[in-house]
Amino acid sequence: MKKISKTTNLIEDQDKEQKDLLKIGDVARLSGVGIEALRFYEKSGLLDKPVRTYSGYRMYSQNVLERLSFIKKAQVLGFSLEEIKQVIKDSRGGQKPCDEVRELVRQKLIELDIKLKQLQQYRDELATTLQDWDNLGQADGHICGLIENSNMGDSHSSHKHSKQLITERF
Amino acid sequence: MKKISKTTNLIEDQDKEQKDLLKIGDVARLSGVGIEALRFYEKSGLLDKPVRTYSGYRMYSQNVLERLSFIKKAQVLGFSLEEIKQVIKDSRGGQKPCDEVRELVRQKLIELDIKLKQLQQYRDELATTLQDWDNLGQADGHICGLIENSNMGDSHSSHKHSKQLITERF
DNA sequence: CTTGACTCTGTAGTCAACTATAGAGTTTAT
DNA sequence: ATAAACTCTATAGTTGACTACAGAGTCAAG
Repeated sequence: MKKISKTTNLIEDQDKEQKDLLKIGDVARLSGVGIEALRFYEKSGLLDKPVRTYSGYRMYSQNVLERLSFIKKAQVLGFSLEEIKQVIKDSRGGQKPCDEVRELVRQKLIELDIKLKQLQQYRDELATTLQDWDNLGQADGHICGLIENSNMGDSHSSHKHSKQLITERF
Repeated sequence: MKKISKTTNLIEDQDKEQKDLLKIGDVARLSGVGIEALRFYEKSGLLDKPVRTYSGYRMYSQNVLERLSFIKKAQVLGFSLEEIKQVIKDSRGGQKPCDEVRELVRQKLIELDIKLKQLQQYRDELATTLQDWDNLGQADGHICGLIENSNMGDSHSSHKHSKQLITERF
């Protein structure tokens, strides 16, 4: 049983080494998240305040690594830190907030699908253009072209249905 | 034939209306890009300096809309404004810079593919979790769970191959 | 001919998500 | 025992991509 002072969450100095607690630098190394970012996350409420040694050093338990991994993934998925905080906070509460969180995630999923589709489409166009460039070679003095395909989310487009690959001149 | 003053690129006031030139507000409306953003793009070198009336109003030709559409698409694809500027600048040159541009685009394509794959994977995990939440319902007082799947790019992961869906408690 | 909408320049502010620095105390390795 | 490495707080700076004034001139409608 760890000795924790009643009034604070300081732990005794002699416990510092034995438990599987991590200093901030260890967490940084293990998680790939910088030290400053870790303190920033704590300040922002994404990480719980860790236990401190008498001298004030933060001592993290292993599960901070899972939390960080979760944060990183959520970020890749397009969640902002604020949203991630929300999800974490609400998830802690119990039943009721779950609905909100689920709604948030559901919404996020829809956004993600749209984004993915668009990204995929643009990716293909980009690949095609690159292919075209490579095929044409650089022998004749033609001008470098860029994708200028004007469908999909382009309200002002004058050419609506023909996927066109204009070699735009700048 | 437009009358352009020899020393500047001002056009005569009486030409202001007739040509298909657009005032900055029109461009904003037509392109969906804000006025301030347009001036910002100009300052940043993404848009050519447009012709000016004697009174100093910017008068844009229609093709600025294509340029803006290109910029927007490139942004969705993950190009930064700086990169877009590069592409535009290099494309204007002719033959030689094309290699660099092509390399840039090729690189971007690779990045895109990686990002797409990861996004797709996380998306699926998210969808699964959401599904699980919905299936479990809110009847029993269980705690809200979150994806905590720890493969893919997680250097510290202790469970390497089993896709796991931990209901993490916060 | 005046009112209201539009535009100009220039500077400053915002926002997210960090990153860096200063100055001081702490821990660890030799 | 001393130097190197680590950590602390607090504050300020960075980057990217804008957005928001302030103060002044310009244009179009009634």
